[in-house]
Amino acid sequence: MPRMSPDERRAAIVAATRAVMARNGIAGTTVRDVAAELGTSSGLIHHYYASMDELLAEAFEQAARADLVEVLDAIALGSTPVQRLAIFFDTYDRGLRDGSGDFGMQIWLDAWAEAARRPALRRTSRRLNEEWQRALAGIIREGVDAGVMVCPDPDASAWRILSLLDGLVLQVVAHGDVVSREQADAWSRTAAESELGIRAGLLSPTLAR
Amino acid sequence: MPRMSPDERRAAIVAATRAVMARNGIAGTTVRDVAAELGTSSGLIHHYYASMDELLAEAFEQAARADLVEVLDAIALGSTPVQRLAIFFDTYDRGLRDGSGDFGMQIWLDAWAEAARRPALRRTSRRLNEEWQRALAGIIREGVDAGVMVCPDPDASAWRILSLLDGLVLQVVAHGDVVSREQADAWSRTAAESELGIRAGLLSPTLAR
DNA sequence: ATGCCTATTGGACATCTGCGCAATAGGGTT
DNA sequence: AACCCTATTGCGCAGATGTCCAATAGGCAT
Repeated sequence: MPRMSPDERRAAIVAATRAVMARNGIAGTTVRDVAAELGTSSGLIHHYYASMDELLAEAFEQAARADLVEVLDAIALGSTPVQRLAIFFDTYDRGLRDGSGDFGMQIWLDAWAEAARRPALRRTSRRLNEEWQRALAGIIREGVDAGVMVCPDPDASAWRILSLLDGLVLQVVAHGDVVSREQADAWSRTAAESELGIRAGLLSPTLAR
Repeated sequence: MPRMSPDERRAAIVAATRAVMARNGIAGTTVRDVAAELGTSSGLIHHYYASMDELLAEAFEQAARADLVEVLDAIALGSTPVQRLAIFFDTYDRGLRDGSGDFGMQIWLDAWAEAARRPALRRTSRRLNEEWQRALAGIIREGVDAGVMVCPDPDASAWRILSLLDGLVLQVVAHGDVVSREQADAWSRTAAESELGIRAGLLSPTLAR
C-alpha cells in the first residue's frame, strides 16, 4: 500500500515470493498469491518483473543462496576439517528438520523438476549445486592436506556425498517417513566417514547449537 | 472413435497418457492432451478415470513398473549375487542413456516434486521406490549369505546405494553434464563396491548386452 | 501551490484447467 | 428387426492463471 522506492519494492516482492514458495512450492506460486502475501495488487508485480518466470528464478536464487551462505558461515566456525564437515551435516540436517530455515526443501525438488522447462531456473539450480559441491570439496581437500582424511579425488567424493544427501532428502521430503530424517542424517554421515577414511563416529552431530 | 471394451479403452487411455507424459512431463500432462493423443473426446477420459490425479498415478505406476520389471528380468539372468548387482547397474545406466526405453528419467523428478501436491502420485512413487529398494536389498542379502559381500545392514545399504543413484541421476537429468552419465555410472558402482566390501572393479559394466 | 513523474491500483482479457452432463450412436441380445 | 445398455461425444461451467492497461494517487522538484 505505501509507496516504496523501486529497490525496496523489488526486495519486498522477492521476499514475499520466497514466503509463498516456502509454503506452496515453486509450481504452486502464482502472481496473485505473491500480491496477497505482499498486501498489494497483482499489477504491481508485473510493473517490476516482466514475467513470472523471471521472478521465480530470482526468488529461488536468493532463497537457495541464503541457505548456502548459512552453511558457509557455520562451516567457518569449525576449527578442523573434520569438525567443519560435521557442521556441514549439522546445517544440512537442520534445514531438513525445520521444514525450512529459510524455505522448505520442497523447492529443491520443484527446481530440479522444473529445470527441464524453465531455462533461467535450470541455470540457477545448476550453479547453486556446483557451489555446494565446491564448498564440500574444499573441506575435503583441507582434510587431505592435514592428513586427517584419505581421498584420491575430492571433487568426485564431494559429488558422491552431495548426491547421496540429495537422494536421501528426496526420500524424506517426497515420500514421508519411508526413510526417516534421522536415518538420512546418520546414513549420510557414516557414508562420508567411509568415503573419506574418517574413523567412525567422528562426524557425529556437533552438540553445540 | 471406434467403440472399445472398457478394459481395452482403459489400457488405451493409460498408453496415451504415458506417451504425453514422456513428452511433456507429469505436470505438463492435461486431460485434453491425452484426449488429443488418443483421438477421442476429453469427456471419455473422465468416464473411465474419476480424476486426473488418479489417471496420472496409474500411468506413472505402469511406466515405472515396466522399468522395474525390466531390471528384475535382467537381474534374473545373473548367476551370482555380484553379477546380478552389476546387471542392476547396467540396466539403470541404460535407462539413463536412452532417455529410456519407455519414458525419460525426467518423470521421476516430476513425480518426486508432484508428490507433495498429488496424494495418489505420492503413494505410487513411494511404493515403487520401496520395491526398487527391496530388489536391491535382496541381492545384497544373497551376497552376504554367499560370503561375497560384507554388509551389517542390507536394508540401509540398499537405501544408501539407491539414494546415491537417485541423486546422481538428478544431476545428470536436471543439470545436464555438470556430472556426466559415465561418471554417475562409474561412481555409483565404486560406491557400492566400497559399501558392500566387494573388490574394486568387480562391479564393472557387464559386457554382454 | 503547481505540475510532473511514476508507484500503485483494480479489473479486463484471453487462455487454460479439471470436471459434469445431456445427447448421440454403436453393438450385442432377444 | 426391435431393443436396451453404455461407450462416446461435444459443449458448458466455474475457477485459476499470466499478462496488460487505463485510471488514480502520492511525493518530489520547481
